[in-house]
Amino acid sequence: MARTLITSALPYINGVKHLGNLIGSLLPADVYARHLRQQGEEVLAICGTDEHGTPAELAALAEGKSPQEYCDEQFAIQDRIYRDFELSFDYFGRTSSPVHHQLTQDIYRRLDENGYIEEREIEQIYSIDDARFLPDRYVIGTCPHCGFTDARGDQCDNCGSLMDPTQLGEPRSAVSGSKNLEIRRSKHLFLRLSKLQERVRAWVDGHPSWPPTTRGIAYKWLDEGLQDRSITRDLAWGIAVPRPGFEGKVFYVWFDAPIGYISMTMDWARLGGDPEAWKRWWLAPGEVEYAQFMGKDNVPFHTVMWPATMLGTGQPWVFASNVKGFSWLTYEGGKFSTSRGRGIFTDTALELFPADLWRYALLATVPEGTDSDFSIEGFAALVNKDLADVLGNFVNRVQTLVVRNFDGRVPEPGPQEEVDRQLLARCRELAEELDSELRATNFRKAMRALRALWAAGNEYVTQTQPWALVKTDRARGGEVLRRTLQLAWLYAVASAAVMPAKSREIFALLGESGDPGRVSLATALSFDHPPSGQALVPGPPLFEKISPERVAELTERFRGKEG
RNA sequence: CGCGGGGUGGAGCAGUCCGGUAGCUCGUUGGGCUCAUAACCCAAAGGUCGCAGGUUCAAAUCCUGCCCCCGCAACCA
Repeated sequence: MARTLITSALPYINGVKHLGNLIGSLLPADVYARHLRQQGEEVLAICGTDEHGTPAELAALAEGKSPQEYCDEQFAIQDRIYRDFELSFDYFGRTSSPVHHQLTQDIYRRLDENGYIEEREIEQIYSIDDARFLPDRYVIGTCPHCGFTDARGDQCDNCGSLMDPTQLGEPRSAVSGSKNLEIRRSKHLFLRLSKLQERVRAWVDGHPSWPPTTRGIAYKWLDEGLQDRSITRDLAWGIAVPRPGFEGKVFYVWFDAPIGYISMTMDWARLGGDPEAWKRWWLAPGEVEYAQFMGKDNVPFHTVMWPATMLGTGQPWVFASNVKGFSWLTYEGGKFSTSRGRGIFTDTALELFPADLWRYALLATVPEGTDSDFSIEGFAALVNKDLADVLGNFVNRVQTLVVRNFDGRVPEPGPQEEVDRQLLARCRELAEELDSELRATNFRKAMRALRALWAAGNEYVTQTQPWALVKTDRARGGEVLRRTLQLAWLYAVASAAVMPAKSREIFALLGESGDPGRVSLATALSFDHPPSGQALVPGPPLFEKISPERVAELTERFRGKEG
């Protein structure tokens, strides 16, 4: 059986991420990893923070800290949040790691040796007062098209026109507001993507099973023709360029960030006591299935630019077998916005509701194919209907029946009927659907199968009417209730990848001490757990409903400022 | 003509690649049940699939034009 490598796009170090970032790569990657591990497969899931670049450097400056200090703090915050969401990466690393710096420089050297690096001189805006070069978007001025006075150097936010920063009227630095700017020439390294594009195309051609969106984006870039791309920047915070004449320059974040997947695996291997273990994952083509998860903005880098980089090294790297790109999650019909306080961010989310509620609700509405909308009302509907009414209520009603009629112990087997066989067949069918949709990374469809599986239990209870049976035919009533407890057991196992904590609660309630996340679906489908005679540990309802008043309050609270 | 994505019953979405009686969840209405978190189960109503034209025996699905919405994706992560 092939082992599976899983990576999620690296969240940028700067700031707490919102729900869209969570569902746009981190959470699906986690659920995919959990599901495969649960079925007994060998999995390695890697993620971490992307820490270099201008935004991090400027944010540190604004807080009067060194970039390293700033990144350390931000990393601690993000790392903590993801742990609280129970994201199960085998390693959550950082691109500021020394290993990462070494590997990036090593890859650069190989590219240089193979003739894919070229020096070119380009013109850039330099801010004398800030003592730094300014990326286009950090130059602000008057738009030559519409007269908007706060237009960015790459594009006007008011009229949308694209431009060159030299076209701006009254240009000033977005960092300090200084108008003391000049154009300076600066030497940079370019990656010869034009020389690599046919090899990239051949690689893309070899993956017809990628999602249509992924392929579409890859071919768009290839069809337009890859242009050589600058991979260095005039910045202090980043990875030093090991080349004479490039002192004080660093590699562009997009050059180093994806390499982080590999360097983080190296860090994971070193910490695990087997420094060479990373090679089993990255230098073993043909032996590893590699699934990447990311937002659609990342797709060009993962299907074209990074593969080109890796092909250019000439080493036998493992390349992605599946590139899962997600669309955007909108918030109440618009954009999430930090500055306007619009939308729910991951730290706040955890203060409001348990992680599992977010995990399920987000997976059930994940933007696959097209953008999808998150609303508090929609969230509450999923929690109240699917979780509280269907799953929670099922567990609660069967628990009550067993406590009341069988002294809270799993009943002995009794006479079987056709309806039981139908139930088991239906459960097998839905569990297989859940498994195959998760393997295909179709999360919405997987959640639909999961919900149908939960609903099957209520249907069975309605059909068999155990509350009446226990009075007229105790043996048969016991058999029915035994089946319902097996269903609850199956639900804990089937839901474990999505709702690890709630699944453990179900297990605990059934008197099980183990972790449902360690039981495979195949085992649960054998329907021989929990054992007869085992005592239940009755608890409160699994899920509390969210009231209309709470929905209104939260909707108002996170609507954000107008404007 | 910047680029990409999208417009399907009240809401959110699937189906569009490989044309063949329009599906899912919620909501609504009616019925059943009363073990359970006013929960559960069953059934029904509700759409000329953005607009116009074309190809075809047949188009949500293919072609052409137009309108509207969202995003920004090679110096922003």
